[in-house]
Amino acid sequence: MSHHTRYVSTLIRQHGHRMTPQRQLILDALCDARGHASPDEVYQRLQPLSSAINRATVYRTLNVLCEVGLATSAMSNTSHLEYEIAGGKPHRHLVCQVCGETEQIPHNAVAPLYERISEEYEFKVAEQTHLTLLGMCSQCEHAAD
Amino acid sequence: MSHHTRYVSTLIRQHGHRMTPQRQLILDALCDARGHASPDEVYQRLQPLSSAINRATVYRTLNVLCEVGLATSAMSNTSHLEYEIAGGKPHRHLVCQVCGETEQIPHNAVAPLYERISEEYEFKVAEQTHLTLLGMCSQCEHAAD
DNA sequence: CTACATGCAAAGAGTTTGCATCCGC
DNA sequence: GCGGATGCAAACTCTTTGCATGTAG
Repeated sequence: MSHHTRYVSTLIRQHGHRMTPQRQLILDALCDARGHASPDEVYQRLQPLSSAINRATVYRTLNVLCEVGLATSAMSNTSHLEYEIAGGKPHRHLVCQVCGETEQIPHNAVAPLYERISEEYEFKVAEQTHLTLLGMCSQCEHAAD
Repeated sequence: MSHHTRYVSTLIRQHGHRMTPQRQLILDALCDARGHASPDEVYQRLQPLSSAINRATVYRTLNVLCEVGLATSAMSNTSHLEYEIAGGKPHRHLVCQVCGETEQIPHNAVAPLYERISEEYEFKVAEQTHLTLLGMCSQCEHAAD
């Protein structure tokens, strides 16, 4: 899967940056990773390529992608930054503390909570807030018995 | 503010560890920091002491405090680990992206969400999961108009 | 052809670890 | 006195930066 090159390069140039093959590859890698990955995961995915891309370029490019709005950053469960493709529906993560599996849940599962907080605490929760809940998935819970 | 030395040392020894002056000081520092701080904040708070404590000891002790249940770790909004004094009611944070103010909300505000996720996604959310929501507090929202 | 992007290496944060010494119990 | 805890330094991971070279526009 790959973003439309035309659209992407236009967007990047509108923000005073340039389109490069590396940036396209990094964007593609992020898409391939189900839309979210750590800088290192992106880097690893690019290694098999004949022209492996430098780590520094991965970091710099992920920042640029966030700056132009193609990606967003969020905190992973390992206390490091993760990057996500922007534009999709907002979603939340459930991370199993036992097996490490990540499950995604749609935004509307948490929307009622946000509304309630808005009403009761006069605090407007940002839509793009990344929410990661730690716990135990059903498989591991069954296995624990 | 300081935890009861007797209780703390008993708890620590029950887990096969020993009570030391450093551990008491680090625990006190965590309490003084309104109950939550990063490893570095704890370290900085200890610097003025005549016998400054080593960074490695701070890290090791914070781990021990979590292990015995006196503290818990959570992700801060800067993508680093923070530690909190445990024992209080579980609570969640609302962090205003504009002014940086942190507000705490009680656990029961989010409990319904956890239940719903348990039912719909067969995922048991860990009670001690730290939840930080970013957004805008009412004061900043009014100021923005 | 000019300025931004890249690769490389080195520097910086934050955190962990090996080991000799110290000290709680 | 034994075994865990500390201090110190070094190692390690993750991320950023300086600089020469490459390349998009």
